[in-house]
Parts: sequence; structure tokens; C-alpha cells
Amino acid sequence: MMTSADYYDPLKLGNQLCFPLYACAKEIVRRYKPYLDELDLTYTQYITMMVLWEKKSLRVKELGEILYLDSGTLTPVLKKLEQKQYLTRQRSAEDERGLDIHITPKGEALKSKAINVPAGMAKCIRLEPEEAQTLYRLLYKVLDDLPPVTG
Amino acid sequence: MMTSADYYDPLKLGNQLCFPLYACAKEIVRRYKPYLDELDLTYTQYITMMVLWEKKSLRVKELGEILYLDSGTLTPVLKKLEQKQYLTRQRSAEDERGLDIHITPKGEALKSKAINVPAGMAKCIRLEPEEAQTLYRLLYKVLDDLPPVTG
DNA sequence: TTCATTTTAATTGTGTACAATCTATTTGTG
DNA sequence: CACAAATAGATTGTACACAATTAAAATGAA
Repeated sequence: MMTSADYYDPLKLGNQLCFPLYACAKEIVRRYKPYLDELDLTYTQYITMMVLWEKKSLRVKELGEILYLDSGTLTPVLKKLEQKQYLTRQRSAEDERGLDIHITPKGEALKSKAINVPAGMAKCIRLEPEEAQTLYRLLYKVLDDLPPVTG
Repeated sequence: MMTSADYYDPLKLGNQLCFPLYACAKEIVRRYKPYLDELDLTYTQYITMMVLWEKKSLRVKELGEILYLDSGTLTPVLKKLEQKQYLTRQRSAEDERGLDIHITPKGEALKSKAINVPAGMAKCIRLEPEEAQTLYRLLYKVLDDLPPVTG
């Protein structure tokens, strides 16, 4: 028997866009683990280091805007990376509210060990180059057009 | 100055496919919160209920395969939903290892309250219908072709 | 200048998410 | 049958992720 609700039910997992997004992100991040284990980094620590490899130095606030993370998440991650001596944390001189994150030489050196991670991971996403390109473009379109959190 | 590393650096956040996937999933789920707060459900509880609205009854193992979650995550979620009386948990009669999850009438009734969630959320993903269609297809392609976790 | 407002991180509490381990049960092989 | 191997959930420990709150510092309007 088929009721009208079965015909097109928006509350079916298979009819949602959010679920494959959620599952896909989670499963891809999970497949990073063996590569990141070699560097003794978690995924969150890894993307933090990627920003630092590029920027060398920035405030927690700016890092949070780039990674879509708040201080509640970043503070412990940054303390961990400070312990590993990949970065330094110090209050900004011109604005004592801000905290300056600075990459260290040891943090810079880590990049050469991470150089093979992206290629290893790329094999997990089995798409044609133009499909990957399209996926990339659509994800950034969604991300860039996101409405504010409440309202 | 532009060094060869800047030309195409795979270790730049902007050159990775995983990061927008991760950020996008996270931000979309975050925007579910106001809608799910009205139902007093978390996102994980919500997708669990979606499976139950469709299947009525299944084992924890099968639920985990559908949601890409293991018992470490599901056990506390299912206990919470049991507390709320949306489902029952009982050992399978024919195989005492298995745990049968069953939706309750109260769980069924919740569906009518959730009916407006997907439409509210759809407004968060600002894509043309055919773009959303493409994104959906590509995400499932990645998900279906995922290599095993180790190896 | 003064004091309310805003901004920036840190802290607290809840809820995933997952690897590793443990326990009970079932299955498969001799 | 007997026992090793496999299976299903639960438990443990670590690490996010985020809302809400707190505390310190900077800003701005009267």
C-alpha cells in the first residue's frame, strides 16, 4: 500500500540534502585519521595548521571566521598545538582583548611532513575532476550564501 | 613575491574539497537548531527519528549502517529517545545480541510536529533546484564510492 | 571624563563522534 | 558436542562543537 505521504515525504532521510552532506563530511574526515595519525594531529588541529602555514600569524577571532569555529572550540585546540610547540599564543600588544597566534619554526617544519596528506585523501573522493570542481563550487556557493544563524 | 609553493599549494584550505564539505555540513546542522529546539530534539536525535518514521522498527546495527554511526554514538542517543518515550529498546527474541528499536505512538505523533522543519531548512540552502539536484547526486556518489576506512 | 555598550577570549555544561575494549551470544569447524 | 572465531551492543576515554555565561578590555555617547 502506498499512502500520499510516501509519494514525496520531505521527512524521509533520502529526500534531504543535509543528511548526505553531514554523512559525507563525517566519513571523509574519518578517512583522514590514518594520514593524520602519522603527524599526531587531529583534523581540527590539521586545518588550524593549514591556516597558519598560509598566514603565519593571526588573531583567534580571524582564525574562527576562517574555520567557522568559535573560541569555545579553538581555545583547547590552540592550547594543544602550543603544547606541541607548533605555535605561540600571546595577548595582542595594541588590544589586550585579542590573542595573537604565531606559527613557530617547528610548526613550519611540520608542513613538509604533511605534504602527502592531500594526495592520499584525494583518493577517497572518487569523482571525475570536473565533478569535483562542480562539488567544490556548489559547496562554496552554499557556504557563501548562508543566512545568519537566527532569523 | 610569489614562490612556487603559492602557485598551487595542496595544503591551502582553499584548495581542499574536504574543508568546505566539513564547514558546510556543520553550518547547515547549526541552522537546524532553532527548528529542532521547538521539538526538543538534537540533529542526531532528529535523523534517528526520521529513520524510525520510515521503518517503524529495526536493529541498532541496521540503524548504524543507515546513519553511518556506531553503537558508541547511538547507544546514548537511543537511551535519550527512550526516556522521551519516542521509542522502545529490547533485546531481540531470536538473537539475544541484537537490540530491537521500535517507534511508539508518541514517536509517531512527533512526525506531525516536525513536518515544517525541512521547508524551513531548505531556505538555508540557497541553490537553484537543478544545482541542489547536482549537489545531492555528487554527495551520494562520493558516499557510495567511499573506500573502506583502513587500506 | 564617565559609564553603559560592545568586543574578545576563556569557561562551563551538554551532546555527539569514534577508536579501543569488554561482555554476552551465536556461528562455524572438527 | 566442544571450542575458537565472529558478531552485536555497551562502555571507556579523548576530542571536538556549540550555546550560554563570565571576565577583561576597548569604545562611544552624553
